[in-house]
Amino acid sequence: MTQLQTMPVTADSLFEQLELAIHEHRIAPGTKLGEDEIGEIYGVSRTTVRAALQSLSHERLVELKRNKGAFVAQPSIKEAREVFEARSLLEPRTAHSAALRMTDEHIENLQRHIDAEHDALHSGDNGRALYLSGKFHIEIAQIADQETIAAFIKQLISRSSLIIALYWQRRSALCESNAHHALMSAFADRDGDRAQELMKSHLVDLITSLDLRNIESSPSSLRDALTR
Amino acid sequence: MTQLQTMPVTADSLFEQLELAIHEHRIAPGTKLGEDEIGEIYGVSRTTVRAALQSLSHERLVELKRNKGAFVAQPSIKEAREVFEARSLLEPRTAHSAALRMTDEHIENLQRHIDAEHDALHSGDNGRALYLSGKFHIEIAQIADQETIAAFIKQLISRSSLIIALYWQRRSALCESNAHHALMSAFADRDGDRAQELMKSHLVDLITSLDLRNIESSPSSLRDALTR
DNA sequence: GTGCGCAAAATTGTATACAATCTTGAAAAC
DNA sequence: GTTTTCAAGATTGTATACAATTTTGCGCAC
Repeated sequence: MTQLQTMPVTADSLFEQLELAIHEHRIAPGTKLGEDEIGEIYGVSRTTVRAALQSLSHERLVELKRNKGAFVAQPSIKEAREVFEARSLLEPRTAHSAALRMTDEHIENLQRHIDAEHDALHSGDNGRALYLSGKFHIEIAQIADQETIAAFIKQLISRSSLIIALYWQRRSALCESNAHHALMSAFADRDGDRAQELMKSHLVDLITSLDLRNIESSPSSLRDALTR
Repeated sequence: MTQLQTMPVTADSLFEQLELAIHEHRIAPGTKLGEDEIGEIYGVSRTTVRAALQSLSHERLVELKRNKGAFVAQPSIKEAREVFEARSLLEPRTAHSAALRMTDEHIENLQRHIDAEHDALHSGDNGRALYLSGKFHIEIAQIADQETIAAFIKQLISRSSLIIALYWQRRSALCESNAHHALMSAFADRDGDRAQELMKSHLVDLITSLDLRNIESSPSSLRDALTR
């Protein structure tokens, strides 16, 4: 099994492919990412793989253990709380700014994203739907024209994807995009205050849909605690 | 000129050395960081240097231009505003949390930092004083026990150091640590609300001490615009 | 059969070698 | 004298080779 594509695979493109695979839950938290293994799959040398893995570790999607290798990150419960705490500091205020700067074109783009998310969900591609759902938040930050904050939010959403993979409790409705629709309404009205409040509620709903009790739950982390 | 130390220089330690040098203004924004040049100075191969430079670029302290090399970042005026916008979203609330969790030991540590900052300032080592001043903010975030937010603040403060190097107007008093002393008072009282307000004011003062008018100022960026 | 020890295999960390791209500067054309 | 061309030098991007560390598993003692 070698060489999956004809275009030359650069360190950056490899980073993006791995990032997307993790974000779409095609690779599970805790999975070891061996340098030789990935190098053979994509037909590149370990040098290139290492650069990509290092980038992923900076985004906190991968944990590098010295002389041990790279593993898809497994955020702890404390880290999960911290990620949503950070999001609740950044995203509501950013939604406010975005609402005030929103153009008709922005709204159309966001609406298309919601539609695509809806399609993915109904075609059973939950990973894809989750990815698109996250991208919705990132685009809001970009509309707010705050690239610095947008970069933070982008990282936090990627990490949220790992958190959802680990702690999401099935009983809660899967990412019903009601919240996103409501946000769209506030954006259409250019109502900054309402957008801010809706985003705040949305994040509370999200964290509520997780099981963050310290019950030594998550099967993989227990197994991991014994072998590391 | 080779080999400055006897301990083996690892990619991580090289990252820290370069980060500190940039933070203390020993390397100016815009400086080219050639891989061979750094490698010879520290007695390591380009492989190690590249890993360190990549880490620095993730922290936004260095800009990597493909096939051109690594340069100490030169934040634009827009980016400078964004950095302080992000700080004003994160730091006041974090100071609030920190005040409520503050132990006597924490307060003693912070006080020692302020003293060291004071000493550095009076011994004329402005770069060192600036570094310690930034570290004060980082430690507050760590006391708040929010590692995720602390990591963001750490990056924002490093970038603030570059911003200060580019846009600080000499006429404003140099980082008078009055604001830090006032914060210490609020911390000593465990007064979260006051700490939050003081931090907010402190950040406003900081940005006010900068010259962020779009006058095509900063000599180096003009020269750079023509040569890139 | 169980547990320990140690050597071989495997994996990562770093250095070196080669390829691709960019920069420089001098010669030639005008 | 100025501009253009293009080749040589310099620098980065990637691959390969070697060193250091960790993991594995077989053999041996008990």
